[in-house]
Parts: sequence; structure tokens; C-alpha cells
Amino acid sequence: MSGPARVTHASTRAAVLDLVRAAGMISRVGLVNATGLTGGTISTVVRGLIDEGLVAETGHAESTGGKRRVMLQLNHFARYAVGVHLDGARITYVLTNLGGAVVARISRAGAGADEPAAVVARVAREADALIDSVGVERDRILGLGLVAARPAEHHEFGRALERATGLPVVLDHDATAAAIGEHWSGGVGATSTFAALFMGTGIGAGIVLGGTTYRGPSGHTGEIGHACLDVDGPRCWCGARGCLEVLAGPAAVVEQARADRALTRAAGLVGGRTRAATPVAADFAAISRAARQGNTRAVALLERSARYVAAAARTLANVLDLEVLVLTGPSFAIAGSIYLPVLRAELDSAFIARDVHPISVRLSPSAASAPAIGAAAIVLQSELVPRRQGLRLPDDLAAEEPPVFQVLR
Amino acid sequence: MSGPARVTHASTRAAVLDLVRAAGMISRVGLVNATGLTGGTISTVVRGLIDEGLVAETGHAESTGGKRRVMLQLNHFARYAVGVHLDGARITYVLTNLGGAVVARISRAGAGADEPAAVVARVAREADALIDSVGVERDRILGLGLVAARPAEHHEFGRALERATGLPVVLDHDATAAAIGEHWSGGVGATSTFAALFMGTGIGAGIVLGGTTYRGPSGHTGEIGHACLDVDGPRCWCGARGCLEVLAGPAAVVEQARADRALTRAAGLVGGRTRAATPVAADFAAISRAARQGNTRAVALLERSARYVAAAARTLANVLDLEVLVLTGPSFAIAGSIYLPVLRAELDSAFIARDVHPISVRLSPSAASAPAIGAAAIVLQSELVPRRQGLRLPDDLAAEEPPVFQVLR
DNA sequence: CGAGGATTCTTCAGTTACTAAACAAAGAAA
DNA sequence: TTTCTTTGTTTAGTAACTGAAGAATCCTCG
Repeated sequence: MSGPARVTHASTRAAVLDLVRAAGMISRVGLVNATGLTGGTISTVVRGLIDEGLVAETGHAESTGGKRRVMLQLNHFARYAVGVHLDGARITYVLTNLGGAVVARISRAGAGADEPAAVVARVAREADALIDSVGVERDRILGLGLVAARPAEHHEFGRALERATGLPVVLDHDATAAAIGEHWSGGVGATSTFAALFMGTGIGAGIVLGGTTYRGPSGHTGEIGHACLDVDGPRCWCGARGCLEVLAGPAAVVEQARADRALTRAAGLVGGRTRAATPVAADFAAISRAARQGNTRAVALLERSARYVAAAARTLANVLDLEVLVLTGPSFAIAGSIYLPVLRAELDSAFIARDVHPISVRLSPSAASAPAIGAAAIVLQSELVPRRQGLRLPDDLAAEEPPVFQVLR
Repeated sequence: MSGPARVTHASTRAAVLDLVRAAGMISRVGLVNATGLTGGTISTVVRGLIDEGLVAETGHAESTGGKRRVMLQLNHFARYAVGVHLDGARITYVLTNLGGAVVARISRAGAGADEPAAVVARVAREADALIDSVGVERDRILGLGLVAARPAEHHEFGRALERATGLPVVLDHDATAAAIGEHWSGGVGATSTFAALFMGTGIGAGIVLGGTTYRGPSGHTGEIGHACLDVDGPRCWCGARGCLEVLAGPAAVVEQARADRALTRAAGLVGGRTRAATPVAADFAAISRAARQGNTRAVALLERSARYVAAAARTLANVLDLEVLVLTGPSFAIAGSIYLPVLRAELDSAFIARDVHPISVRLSPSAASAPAIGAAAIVLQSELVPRRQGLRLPDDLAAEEPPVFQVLR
């Protein structure tokens, strides 16, 4: 009759490790305040983490009247993870360390119409090459994260890749991965509620609520590309009318640009003529370049798109009570500087909870490789932070006063 | 150095109690399967619940080849909770039992411009009268739930009410309360992801994700009334353009109706002339009545509104990957039958995850008093289900085969 | 009708992850 | 130097579980 063995209480070890990562540097007393656990517990948990080599004592804080705090930091190079982003056009690989920092990165041609078995073999080979290029021992690699726009279609691929590489493979949505990547690499607080607005060829959003990734019952969350912005708008492939993607997604922008002879010539759009592997991505990049070089018609086109994206972002923020919104993904990597001010203006003037708390809108520092970095971050998270629920986490991590740092002699 | 005392592991007792409530009737073995706990644990936890009078053994299931399962049920009349909904026009009181069933219900005039102290005294008196009307002992009442459109403004009021009634008071958003009420009274599954679309004078949404209420960092969640449905639409008080509320909320519908002479006369709208306490609510009701009686202009007006609400509902469903959408609140209580088919059609044809899982759209069976019922449910939840996180709950409660019930001799 | 199996539920010893509290160590202030 | 403050460690005790054995109940079949 006995049920399966389980850890009922959230793994304290994992929660402490996550706090150390999120804080960058923190003392044992800081962990006591942050977790609500007692000093004794923190003491033993930290000892275990130090023994495993995951955490190290890196110096002392200034005294506040008594013994100085010993500061703890994540040992960034104790473990690694591989992240792979399958896009239509390209496959991006990153190797990150425990802190989510990119140690190595390569980008290769997409799978195209190649045979799945051949693609598996190639991806495994290229991932191996990435690992070898920095000479990391195999047993320090926690696993491989694989992300794509429609992860459900890559189940079989993931399993084959697991066999080919010998690494555990986790599969996820690219937008969700991008959000986790932002979260892990520390741009946003440990318990913050935020969304990563992801623009590739389509538009999606990765959602993190109170520090926990939200995946929904079927994994189809954050489909902000199919937010309605015009009840009488043009029809979308999803069956509805006036979806953001149809009105203002990269494909829509490119289509509008192609209808403009002057702009087509000025920006050197390829799509209509040569049909490259991903004409939309290439043409969208061309339009963005033209806009940055001052082409007013390109600017107008992108700003029009930005107004729609901003309206959808506001809807998202109002529904979820967001604290942070990060723009990421290949398309924002190119055109983010044009979209950012429009979104900022919209949310500053119309976010409904703006009087209670601000909403910070920012551009990801690594928008182009965000999905791949996020893929690696998911591995780090799945291996080291099994489940964070059920533990009191600090309302504000910044409450821990940043101590003056001194190198250990 | 020792931190504050805390319950780290989710209270098993509370989780088991919640499962009994959600399942209606379940055996110990059922609980073992549902929780993942061992038989021994369930045995002792259940004994405790029976000793407290919260749960009772109510019969036997048919044998499946061995000893028959003893079925457990919530002892619905072991505890009670009071729910109070402060609306502009009216104050609604309900007394519910543990199962969330309404035992008594009264409705009185709203606070209007009365002095706060007088309102506190009146509410306390009316709540007492409600309790006395069914003759429930005071110590069986867990507390009083107070909900309003803007709970933040009623903090002081709540504290005063706590002193006046001697009952613990919890405060929450009306839309969130409505969602919890739907969840508690069992219309939706224990771990389901759903939203309660709430229409009073404004439009909001209460959100429950995987069985857990989502309140966001500042409690301003589900503001679907300020979803953008037209980037060039009319300006809203929130600062934005084209908000759902401005385009299609009850106030907008009433305004449009008043501009229509024939409809104003046919429906007998009062707003323009006499300025009642809440002209919008009264006039919206009048328009709905006219529509139900076949007035084509009223029908057209409401169906236009429904199209906008449906588009916003689709956006919400696509972002959160919803499984269930419940229409509730005073305005849906009156006009729900007109909105329901429009929303169903929209989500059946355009919900993005519809091929993976269906989304069920339904009208709350008690839309008018849903906020008050929800307020009481919040008390039940806060007292009996302190924190449900960190425990594996069943994917599908229906998996427990419904046993043939027999009354215990 | 009674043995034997199946299933449900209980009991109890053992494990784990914590807390509480005493203690030790390190620096500041006097 | 002495005394105080703060940080971190050790130890004993406890709550909430698991695992495994056993008791209770019911069905089936000779």
C-alpha cells in the first residue's frame, strides 16, 4: 500500500544554492534572513555545498560591530551545461557555467530538410566540439537543454540526442527558455514576476511568476502573438482575427515593406525574389538596418509594429501584474532599440499598477542567443533546483546590505 | 541567531482536507494515490480530522475483491464562514458551511456617503443578524471574508470590522474571490488552471493556476478590463487607449444605449434623468431585460460588447493556457446567456491550444452572489489550507473511480 | 462452511530535516 | 585587558514522514 518515496519539503540545499546564485555574494547570516531557516541548518547545508565544490568562501564583509561575515559565492566553474536552440535558419549552441555565463558559443546552419538521424548525429558532433573547445571534463557537464518554437514536435529528436551524446536532455519552449535564461543570469530578482517578450519570426512570451516558471497545463503559455488587438482585423492562421502576430509580427512588417517599392530597393530585401531559407528573418534584419541608418519609411513601419507590441505588452502586464519586462530573441536583438522606447512609454503611462510599483522594461543584453542560454539555464535549474516551492523567500533580496568586499588573504 | 519558527513542509493535514473537499467523497486509499503519501500517514492524518469533526466516514464502496473501502466525506456543518461583498450599490452577506454551500444570504443597501464608523457598526450588526438567523454557535465561525473592487482602500475598514465582530477578517479583490468561490464550491477540478471573468460595473478576472490562486506581487492581477483591443481606440481613465472596459464594459454599453432614443424608451433607462446610486448597474440590467425580451437593438448592443469580451477572453486563455473559463459577477448574472455563446464560439474556433486540450466556458450557477461566496471561501481556505504548495496533487481527481455508495447502517 | 487470497487499514520502529539553545570564535569598544 | 556584539558551529530533541509487518474485512472456491 505504501506510496512512492518523495521529498515533501522543498529541497533546502537547492533553495540555498539558488539564493547564493541570485545574490551573487551572500553570507550565512544573509541566508538565514533570506530563507527563514535557522543558523544551524544553514551551517550544515553550506558545508555540504562547499564540500561538493559548488560554493566557495571568497572573503569577508566589514564588521558591523562583531565578527565579520564570511562571504559565499557560487563556484561558477564547478559545473557546466549545454544549450541548443533549434531555429528554422540556424542552430545555436552555447556552453555555460553554473552562473549562466557563456563559456563558448557556436552557430551552425539549420536542419532544413535533412534526415532527422543525420541532424541528430550532426548536433551531437557539434555539441561535442563545443565542449572539447574549452576542454571541460565530461562529468562536469550536467546535461543538454534543447529548445525550439514547438517543443512537442521534437520529443523523438531529444531522445535520440540523449543517446547520441550520453547527456541528459531537457526540452522546452524557446520563449520560456529565454525567460529562464534572464532569470538565471541574474538580471531580474530571485522572486520577481516578469515576462520575457520573445520575438523571432513569431511573438511569444516566457512567464516567470514569483521566481517560478509558469508552463501551464499543456505548456502552451505566453502566446501573446495571438493576443487580439483588433476584433475586426485580418484573419490569422490560428483561426482568430486581429492577432498581434498578423498585425505587427516580423512577417507582417516584412510583407508591408515588400509592398513599398522604394523601401524594398533601399533596404535590399531578398524575400520576394530569391526565397532564402528564412526570408522573413533576413528581410526583417534588413529593414531594421535601414531604420537604424535613418530610412524614415523603415522607421515608420517598425514604430507602427512597436505600437501594437506595446499594446499587447500592456495587456500582459495588466493581467499578470508584472514587475519586469525583458525584450529578447533574434528580432529584438536587431530592432530592440526601436521597440524599447515605445514599450517604455506605453507602460509608464498606462500600466494599471504603476502607482503601486514600477514596471521595468529592458532589452536583454544577449537577445540573440537568449534561447540557447536559457536552454542551458533550464538544465542548471532542473539539476540543481528541483523544486523551489514551499519555502519562504525574501521579499526583497536587495535588503541584504551589500557588504564591502575584501579579498581573503 | 535562530530564525522564526515556520512550517516548512506543506501542511499535510490541510492538503488532505482539501482533497476530501474537492473529491466530495474519497477513501483512504484514494488519498494515498492522490497525495503520494503512504497509507500510514494518511491513516493518522484522517484520524485527526475525524477527531476534530471535520471529516466523517459515511459509508462503504463496493469491494474490488478484498476489504471494502471506507468512504470519507467533509462534515459540511462542522465550520462556517461569513462572506461580505461591498459593492457601490449593495452589500451582500452570505454564510457558508465548510463545503462552500450558502446557508443564509442577505443583501442590504450600499454604504453610499455614510460615515465609515457607522458603516462598520451596521455591517457588524447585519453580519451578526445573519449568523443568528440560522443559530450557529459563534465558535464554529472561522472568520469573515471582505471583498471589494479595490481592497487596498478598505484596510482600515477591515480592521475596524475585526474589532466590531470579534471575527478574524480577510480582505481580497472581488474578482479573485469569485474565482476562489468557483474553485471551492467544486465546479472546477482541484488542480485546474482557470479564470473567473468577472463583470460588475468594470471587468476583471480572478486567476487560479494549477489550483493555486494567483495574486501577483501587488495584488493587481487579472485587469483584463484594461486589455487593449484597439490601439487607436478611445482613451480610458487608466491612461491607455482602446481598453476593453471603455469599448465594451457595462458603462460603455449603457452609454451607447442612452444615445439610442428608441432603446432608451423601450428599456426604460433611468440613468440620464434621475441619477440613481448606480445608474450604470440599473440601466445595464434594463438593457439585458430588453434584450431577453427580444428587443433587437438591445441584443445588437450586447452582442457587440460580447465580441470584445470574447476577444479579451481569448487573449487571456492564450496567455495562461486556461482549461476553464467561468463567467461570473452581477452583470453576467443578468446578461450571461447572451455573452456565453459568443465567448464559446470564439474560444472553440481560436483558442490556440484547442487541439491539445479543450477549454470549457461556462456560466457560474451563482453569478450574482459569487463575490460574497468567494469571500467566505477565502476564509475557509485561509483557515484550513494554509499553503498547498510542495505537495504532489492528482493530475485528474476523476481517476478515482466513483464507488457505489451505501449508507452506513 | 471454511481455507486462502485480496485488499484495506493500523501500528510501530526508524529516518530525515529541521529547531532551539548552548557554545565557540572573532572582532569592536572601553 | 575586559566586555560586548555579532557570526558561525555543535548538539540534543522533535515533527512528520517512510517502510514493513500485521490485523481486519471481504470475496472466491473447493
